[in-house]
Amino acid sequence: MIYSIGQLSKETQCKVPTIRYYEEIGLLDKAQRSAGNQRQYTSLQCQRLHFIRHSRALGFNLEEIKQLIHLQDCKRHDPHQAHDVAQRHLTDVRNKIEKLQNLEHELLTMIDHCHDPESADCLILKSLNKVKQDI
Amino acid sequence: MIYSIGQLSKETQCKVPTIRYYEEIGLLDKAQRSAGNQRQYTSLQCQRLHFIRHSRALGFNLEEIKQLIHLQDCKRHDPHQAHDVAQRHLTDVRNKIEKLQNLEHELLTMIDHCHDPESADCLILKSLNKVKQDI
DNA sequence: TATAAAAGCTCTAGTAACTAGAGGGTCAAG
DNA sequence: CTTGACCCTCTAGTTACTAGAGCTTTTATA
Repeated sequence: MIYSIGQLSKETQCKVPTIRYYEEIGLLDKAQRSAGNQRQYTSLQCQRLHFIRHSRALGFNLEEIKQLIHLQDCKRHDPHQAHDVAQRHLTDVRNKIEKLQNLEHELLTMIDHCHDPESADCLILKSLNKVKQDI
Repeated sequence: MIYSIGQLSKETQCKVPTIRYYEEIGLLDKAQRSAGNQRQYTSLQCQRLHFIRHSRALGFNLEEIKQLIHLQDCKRHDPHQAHDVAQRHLTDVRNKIEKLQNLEHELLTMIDHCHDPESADCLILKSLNKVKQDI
């Protein structure tokens, strides 16, 4: 099975310019070209793009995905290094969750403290004016 | 009290180039300049920068912060519009949390299913190869 | 087979929210 | 009056794409 870039795009739900972008940064191998210079993809490349999109959906960044692909291709590596990448990423995700839950809490407090529709000022602006730093 | 940009930076924990950037995009008013063309800030501007940093720490983006500042300055508005901005933002934050929790779950499953140090392949790469799309 | 629409090509520039560096000028202390 | 810390502007880089211009190729229909 040979895919044009548009067919690959449909198959993987990945936009055409994004596919070209992945090729440009070396995440996807350069595609074969037709006589008329149009890209042609194999099932293997399609599978790789699925891998990339799935990894992105899990929040891995492109650098991490490059590492994962390298681990996959290069048999010299300890097969469980991917484990470490995933573990680090899980830690990242958990930190983000924690941070967002704190935000949720603070926003909720802010909004709850200001539900009097009669008051002339919105306390939200007041509470945002309180000094606090942890960006 | 008059602050140089460096003093303001220390006071607000906001980096110097970031302060200049905020001025450039109109989030902070243009600062007064000394005879030698260096920026000078008042306590009021310092307070505003605190407001901005606090809002950023809560995850508001610069566009939302512009709105909040406008609501604060312009008395023609319903004082409770800030409420709406905050409420929308809370919803955003909650969606993000939910998405990240799903990721956490999937990553955890992946990592747990692959803890056999004897196996020649890492199942993580295998499970990333499974087709799935929801980026 | 002619033609027109759809899809492809490259290249440039834009997005958010900064950050870094070059190459200079200013200010305060000793 | 010199030195070092601080400030200035301007350009370009970061991440992960997205959009558009202007052109060529492919495909479907008449």
